[in-house]
Amino acid sequence: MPPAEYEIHPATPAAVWRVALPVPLPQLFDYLPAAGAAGGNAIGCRVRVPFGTRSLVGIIADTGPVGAGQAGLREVTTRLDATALLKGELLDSLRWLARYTHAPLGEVLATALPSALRGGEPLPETRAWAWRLTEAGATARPSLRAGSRPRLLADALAAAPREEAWLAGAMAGWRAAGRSLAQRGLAERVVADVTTAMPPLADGPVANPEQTAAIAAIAQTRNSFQSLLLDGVTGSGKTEVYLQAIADCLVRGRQALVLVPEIGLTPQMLARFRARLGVTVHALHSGLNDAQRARVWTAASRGEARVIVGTRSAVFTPLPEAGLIVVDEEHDASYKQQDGIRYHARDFALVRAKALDVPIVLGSATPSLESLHNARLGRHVHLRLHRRAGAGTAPAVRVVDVRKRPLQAGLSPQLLEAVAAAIAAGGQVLVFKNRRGYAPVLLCHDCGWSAQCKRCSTPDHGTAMTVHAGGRRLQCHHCGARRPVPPACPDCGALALQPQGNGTERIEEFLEQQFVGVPVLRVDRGSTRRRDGLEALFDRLGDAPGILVGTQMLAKGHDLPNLTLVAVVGIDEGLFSADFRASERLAQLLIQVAGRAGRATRSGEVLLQTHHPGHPLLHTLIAGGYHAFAEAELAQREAAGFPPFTHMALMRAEAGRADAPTAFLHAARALLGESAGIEVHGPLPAPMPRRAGLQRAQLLLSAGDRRTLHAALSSWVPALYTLPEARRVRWSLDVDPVDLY
DNA sequence: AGCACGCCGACT
DNA sequence: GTCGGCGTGCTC
Repeated sequence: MPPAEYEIHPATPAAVWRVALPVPLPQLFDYLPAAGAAGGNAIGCRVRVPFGTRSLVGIIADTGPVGAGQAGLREVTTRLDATALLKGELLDSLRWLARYTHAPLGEVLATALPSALRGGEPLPETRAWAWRLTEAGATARPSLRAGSRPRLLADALAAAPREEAWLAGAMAGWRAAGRSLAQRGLAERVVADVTTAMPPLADGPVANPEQTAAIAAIAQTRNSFQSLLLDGVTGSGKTEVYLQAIADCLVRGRQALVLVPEIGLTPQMLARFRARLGVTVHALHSGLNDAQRARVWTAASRGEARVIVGTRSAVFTPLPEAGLIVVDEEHDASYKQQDGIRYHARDFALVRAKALDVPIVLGSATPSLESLHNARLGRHVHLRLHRRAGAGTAPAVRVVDVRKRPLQAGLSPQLLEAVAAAIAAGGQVLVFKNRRGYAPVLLCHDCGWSAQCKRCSTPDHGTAMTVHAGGRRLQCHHCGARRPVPPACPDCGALALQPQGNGTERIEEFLEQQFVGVPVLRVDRGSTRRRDGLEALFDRLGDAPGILVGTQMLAKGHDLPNLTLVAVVGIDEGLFSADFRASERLAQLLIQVAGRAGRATRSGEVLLQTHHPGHPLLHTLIAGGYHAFAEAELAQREAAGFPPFTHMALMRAEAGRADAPTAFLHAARALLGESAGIEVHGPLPAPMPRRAGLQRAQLLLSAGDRRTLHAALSSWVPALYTLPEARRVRWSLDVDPVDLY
């Protein structure tokens, strides 16, 4: 900071602060600056303002002169920041996001800030503490008892000081050991200096030629924007490529941001990053409390956090010294926010990388069709890893035709034989079934009545309740409603209620009876509540023979080196879904699940049980792999006029009153009128026309050209706020929807 | 979104 | 006679 006398232009106090507030209104609100607080650049600072009868925290988005007819402006209550909280690239990118999603800037900024800061809390203390050996400590180290905790700590500090966060991840009991060393004057606690003590990358596996080429390609682009699609089969060592690229970024004194899917951020994964990188790796995920999130965000904004690994919302982390962005499993659906501001973290990361002028790596074994399309157009550098790193070999895939075969809990004799053989050989088995609960339907065998969710069904569209708790409870997977299974049929009174179909619970129960003495573990949203629950479950299984039964949750995450058989059951519904993205999702899921087999030295087998062995999707996928499927699917999308060859925006509306959503959408459509180059479909009932007691409808817009679509939205969306019908519904606009639900 | 104001039904 | 239903208007 220069001395005051060098300030050539004392900022002229702005007459008006234009504030973005977290309200669903498409405008800024003008206030008079707080008395005596008008100095400096106000844009990006938080302010507390009176708003109607309440008090809100907003961000100053603009300043300007008092306009005509603005005599009665209210005054800002408090200026909360002396210098901007949001500035530079991040603020610019967020303004872009507000324009792109056609959402109010105030809501976008509120979404981007950690909730503590959004609520007006002061910036937290972020200083990191480190430990280092004193001179006496360095001398005395060899004489400390080998293997003791103080000796281990002294060894860890021998090369360089270590941050407490790093120590916490690296060794148990470090704090007591540190106290013990400090009492003897052998070590001391100091404020960490982020620019020093950058240990080199710890030894990892030797990169194979493909990995080496990918690392070199990223290094080549290091000083400017370039997007790279790291397209590598399961087990090909994408993480090793990320690690080396991040290490290179750290050595150059830059920050790295890594985005991972919700399920991918495991303690194992963090431990691997911490061990290899030798610096504090800051994690951002749903398990943190508000204070912890605010601390990581602030540490990043001060340049103190050098490596940030987080899920979707981590894409809003400030990166004043950015050097690299990585999006792992870029095809994963959890990157798309499905309520509020419906942003796509992968796409926003691309925008930020461009604005920051840094490379971005999108990694996946099953890239999204969007990313493959962009790679074909030359927008991404396409890096391929064809070979599994290490000893793993790709599993053999066998299709089991179950037509006319007797099934037990939905499992065929061939499948059960294969499970028995794998267990007998000392291996582990994964049975994948994309259906939670005991049975998907409860049916009366006498009259045909079935249990429906009252809040999610209409006369035309029934939503079945799923049987849970071994057949004792009914649960709706859409609204969460629960009730006990009735003792008799509510319609005819018969005692003939039967669970129909099979979920993970029933398969677990059956396998336990079938394979007595073999551990059977179920992994789904019902059985695994907490983040570490999954890890504990895997630890309990260890390397012993056993069976895992589960849903998508099993498709990635924890490495299971002893897994030799993956059995996929009940994919047939997915083969005939109406959603245009269903095929892509099913193909990705099958490849990801299959990839779990044979990751280490033992070769693996994948069994695909189906009633449609000749289905083109299965055929293409098995004969030609994911890329053959993707080529075929892209050709179909192009022919049918679907993304990524067209661009869509979906307007949803829901309300308790039956006719309100459609009435609003009709009015909205009338307001839009006819626009050249834009197709409008609807208003139509949503694929689920009723959910949690609310009636739902939607209006779909699509255009061949993105600019045409956005030009129309820019004039249309602000006008919607004035429609009287809009007040009677909850409506939202989803640009680039991934689900048409 | 909130929150206030305003006009019509079943209750101490 | 009041408490409270949700329609509608407004927020610098």
